[in-house]
Amino acid sequence: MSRPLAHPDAAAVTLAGLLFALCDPVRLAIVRELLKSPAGLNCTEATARIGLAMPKSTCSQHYRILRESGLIASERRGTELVSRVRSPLLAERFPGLLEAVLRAYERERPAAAKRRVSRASAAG
Amino acid sequence: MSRPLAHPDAAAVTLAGLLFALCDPVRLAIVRELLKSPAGLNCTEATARIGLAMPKSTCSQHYRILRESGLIASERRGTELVSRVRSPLLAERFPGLLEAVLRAYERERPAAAKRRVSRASAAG
DNA sequence: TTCCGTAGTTCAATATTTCGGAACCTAAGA
DNA sequence: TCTTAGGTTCCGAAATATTGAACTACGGAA
Repeated sequence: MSRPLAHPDAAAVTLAGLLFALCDPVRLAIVRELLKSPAGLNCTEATARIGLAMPKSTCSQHYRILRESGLIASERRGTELVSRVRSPLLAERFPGLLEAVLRAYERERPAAAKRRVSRASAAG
Repeated sequence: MSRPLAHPDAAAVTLAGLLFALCDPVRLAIVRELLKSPAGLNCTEATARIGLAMPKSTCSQHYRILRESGLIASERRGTELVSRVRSPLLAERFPGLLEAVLRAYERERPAAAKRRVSRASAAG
């Protein structure tokens, strides 16, 4: 937790960078999870929720890639790193792109967790 | 030109595979160029049109990745390999995804054709 | 038929990138 | 202070990408 966190502005966000960040299943799942918590999540919590254990160093790298691509913004709060999806910036730079990718994601993974009778006990 | 060309069917096409294939600027440009010629283009012609010279082996690898991701179909005609975008399959598997990526591509690269006076130097 | 040129593929070596364990840093409590 | 939690950085190992050279396959010319 030493170096200042660099976040690209809209002009610095590239399509290739976004697609690269999203082409990894772990990173895509993180983005999807972060979207469910607009207030932000720390790394440990987000990765726990997607049910994928990984070494801390690997996790840190994934978040760095997401951050440098412009997909997420991260903020230090105490010892935690709280991240959220930069929806406004993405909507400005490439309107509809993230939505299309997420629709494809849902289509590929037909809601594994939500497959209850209704949304009664979906909290996990 | 020996091994049979393998083309995934719709069920075998993955989102991660598509995003990975598209996150390379060269491959994205190839797809965009192929879309302009629905009848198909051979490798040499397509890469010539996008104005990117590269070694034959590199080009061959790019086409292999595009093919294995499901983005393109290739067919041998004589000594050539004619490829075209598998639009129907993509539309079936992930409707709207390719269109969204291409819209983002056009937005990032403001239409080389209409480059008149406005902004001569676009940063890379 | 044989030979040649074209178009692309495969191999193998090198270069780049990613993974992950260990050590480290910073903030918050006890 | 010491300890713990949450991340980061370093660096060697593993995986992947790049590409020159050798190769295959086809079509045309002689």
